[in-house]
Amino acid sequence: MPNPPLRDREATRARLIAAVGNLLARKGFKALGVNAVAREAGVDKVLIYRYFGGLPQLIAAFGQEGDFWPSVSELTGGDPVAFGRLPLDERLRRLTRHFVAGIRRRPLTLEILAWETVERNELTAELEMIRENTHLRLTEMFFPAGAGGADLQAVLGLVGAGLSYLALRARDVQWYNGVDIQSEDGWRRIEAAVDQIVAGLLSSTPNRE
Amino acid sequence: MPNPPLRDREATRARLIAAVGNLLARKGFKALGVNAVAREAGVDKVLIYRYFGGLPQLIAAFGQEGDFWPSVSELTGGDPVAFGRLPLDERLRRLTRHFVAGIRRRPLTLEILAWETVERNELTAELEMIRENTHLRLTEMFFPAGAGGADLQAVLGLVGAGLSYLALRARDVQWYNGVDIQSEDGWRRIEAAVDQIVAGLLSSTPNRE
DNA sequence: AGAACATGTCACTTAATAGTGACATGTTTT
DNA sequence: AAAACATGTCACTATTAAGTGACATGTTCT
Repeated sequence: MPNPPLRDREATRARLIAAVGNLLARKGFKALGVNAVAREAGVDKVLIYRYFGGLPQLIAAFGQEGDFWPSVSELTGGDPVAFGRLPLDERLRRLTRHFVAGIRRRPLTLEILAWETVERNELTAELEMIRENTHLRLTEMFFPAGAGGADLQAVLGLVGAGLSYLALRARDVQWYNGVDIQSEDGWRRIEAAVDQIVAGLLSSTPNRE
Repeated sequence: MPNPPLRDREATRARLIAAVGNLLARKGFKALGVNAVAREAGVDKVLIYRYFGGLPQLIAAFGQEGDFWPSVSELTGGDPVAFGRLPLDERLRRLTRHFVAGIRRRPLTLEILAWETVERNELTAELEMIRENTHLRLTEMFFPAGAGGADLQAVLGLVGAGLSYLALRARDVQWYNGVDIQSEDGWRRIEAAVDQIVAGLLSSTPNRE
C-alpha cells in the first residue's frame, strides 16, 4: 500500500536534499541523476525542477547543509585559544592528527574529494572554498609566515594534499608505496612520518614560537 | 569523398588504440565510450567487439603502450649507478625533481590518475601496478630500510601522494593552501618545501649513507 | 572459377537519461 | 460554495549509450 502523498512542500524538499546525501554515501556521485534522486526520495522527479530548478540547484542546497570539512575548531581540538599557546611542533602534530581523523571519518567528504578531481560543480566548488578558507584562517591564526624558518604554507599544503590523497585512495586501494593505507597501522605510520617531518623541520632552523 | 576501407586488421586495431589515447587526451575519460572511440578512429564500432572483445579490452591494449609513469631510469636522472653514489639527501632531492617533472609533463597520466580516484578499470589498475612496482624497486635499490633513521617509505609515500595530488588538482584549480599550483613559481615553492623536509629529516638523525 | 574466410557497413534493439505538458487531488481564499 | 492555488502523479518526447544480427565486399585457398 503506497503512502498517501505528503502534500508538504518543505518536507518534500528536505527529503530530496536528504536523498542526495544518502545516494552519494551509498552509490557515489556517478549514481546521482535526476531519476535516481527522485526514486531515492520516493518523490516524483518533476518536483526537483519545480522546487529547486534542477539537479544542480538541488545539489547546491545539499551543499549548504555543511560539515563537509573539519572546522578550525575541530582541527585545533576544540579550544583554539589553548591550541595557540602550544609550542609550534605540538600544534603541527595535533593539527595533523585531527585532520586525518576529520577526513577519514567523513565518507561523504572523500566522495566529494574524488568528485572534485573529475568535475567542477556546486558541491565541489563549495568544498574547495570551505577548505581554502579554513586553511587560510588556520595559517593566519596559528602559523604566521616565517614561523620555524620554513615555508610552512607550502609544507602544510603538500602534507595536507598527501593526507587527503591517501585517504581518498584508501577507499579502493590497499597499498601505497608499501604502506597499508587501509589499516590503522598504516595510518599510524603515516602520522609518525608527519611527526618526523615536523621534528626535522623545526630542529634544522631556530624554533621560533 | 569517404576513404576506401582499409581492409587491414592490424592497422585498424592500431587506429582504435590510438583513438583511445587521443580521446583521453582531448576530452578526458568521461568521453571514452564505444561510440566515441569508433568515431574518433573513423571505424565502425562493431570492430571494437570483433578485434578486442569490447571497450575494456581495447583500453587494456592501450594500457600496454606504456610510458604512463616515470621509469626508474627517468627518476634517477638516466644513470642509476651514478645516482646510487650520491649522498642520501641529494638522492631524495633529485628524485623529487624528476618525479614532479615526470608527472607534470604527462597530461595523459594525470587524466588516468583522476580516473583512478573514481573507478577501477584496466588502465587504472595497470597504472597502479606500474607505480607500486616502480616505487618498490626504487626503495630496494636506493633507500634501504632505516636509512636516515626515519620511516622513509612512509615519508616518501606521503610526499609522493602530495605531489601527485597537487599535479592532479592543478588541472582545474589554481590555489591550494595559498600556493599557486598553476604557476612555475608555485611549483618551485613546493619543491623547496620538499628540500626543507629532506634537510630536516636527515639533520635530526644520524645521516647514514 | 568457386568456396571459405576476413574485413567492414548498416540497421536495429534495448535500456537509461533529462526534461516537459497534461492532469488529478487536496487546501486556501474569497 | 466556487475560484484560485499548491502539491503531486503520469505519460510522453528526445537523446544517448551499449551491444548485435544481417549483409556487402574484398582476399585467399583449393
